[in-house]
Amino acid sequence: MEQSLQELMTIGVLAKEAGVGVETIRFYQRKGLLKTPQRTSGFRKYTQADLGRIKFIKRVQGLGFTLNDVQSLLNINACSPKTQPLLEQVCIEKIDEIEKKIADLTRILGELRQFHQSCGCESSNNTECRLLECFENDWECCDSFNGRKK
Amino acid sequence: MEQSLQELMTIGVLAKEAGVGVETIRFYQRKGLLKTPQRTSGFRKYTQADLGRIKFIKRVQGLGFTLNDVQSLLNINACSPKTQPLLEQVCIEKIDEIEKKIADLTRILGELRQFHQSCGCESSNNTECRLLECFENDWECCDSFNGRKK
DNA sequence: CTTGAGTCCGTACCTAAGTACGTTGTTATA
DNA sequence: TATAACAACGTACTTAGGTACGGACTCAAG
Repeated sequence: MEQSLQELMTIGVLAKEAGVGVETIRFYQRKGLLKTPQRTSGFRKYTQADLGRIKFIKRVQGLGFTLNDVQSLLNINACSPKTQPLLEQVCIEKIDEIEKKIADLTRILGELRQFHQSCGCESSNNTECRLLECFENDWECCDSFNGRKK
Repeated sequence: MEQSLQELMTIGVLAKEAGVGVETIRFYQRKGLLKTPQRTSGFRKYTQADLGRIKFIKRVQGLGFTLNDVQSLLNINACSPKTQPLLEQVCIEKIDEIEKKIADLTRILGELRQFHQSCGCESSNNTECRLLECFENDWECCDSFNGRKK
């Protein structure tokens, strides 16, 4: 509550401290992620708490949450027996989501490697074949390589 | 070259066959992914080849390529000894990209699970603590659970 | 007192991959 | 022939997370 006046930062200083752009801070304010700061002669003035909030946002964002998710977490605000079920739900949903993404990418990676082996790599030693046909036939058009190996 | 006229489709039929929207086809045309089709009295008319092309686009897109990537692949057009190095490069870059994404998500997932264990799950049995502080201190604020397990 | 750096605001722009809209023109069916 | 369904066109809108611009203020240093 007692905020010594020396600690107040302009938006530029806050941005530098937080490692984000000035425009980003204005954007977060518009989004409601930062509460409207106090002002002196029109200029926004920020406290250490605001800095912490931005770092929190960035950290949470780094865990794969969107800014809307961040908003929810800011609403939850604290972990306590009362908020725990809500918090748990948010966690589990995001964990699921990321697991699904990983599974998806892993599948894609497999297919891509198969295509690379069959069509795109040197050892495929292919003769003319149309890419469109390759994909249509699950790249069996270029299976000289696959055919050769046993 | 001999295109029997029965096979020509309107954009709506093509869209249905390809499982995309009419607007998507117009969009692909604007993007140069589909060549400008022949017309009868103003209406676009498409062939089976166009259908194959859209299926190709969708398939390649499903492998994690962007439409710009698809454009490149369409330019490469065929796999042959001549185009192979280019094709290989495209493959390897995309494989790298996807591997990086998976690695990233895996790291995030680990951190997220840690947060879930410490703060967000029932067994964390936490008492009041601010989420901002949790994140600031690598959620050691809620380590009653971690503390208890030896 | 002037100059330059910082800040204010609203608005437009960016990427990616489409989706939607409103008006006008064409075609197929009853 | 009338009417519904479909097509064409240009433009605007969507999501997410910002970034950039331009004109007007304000502040600190010289």
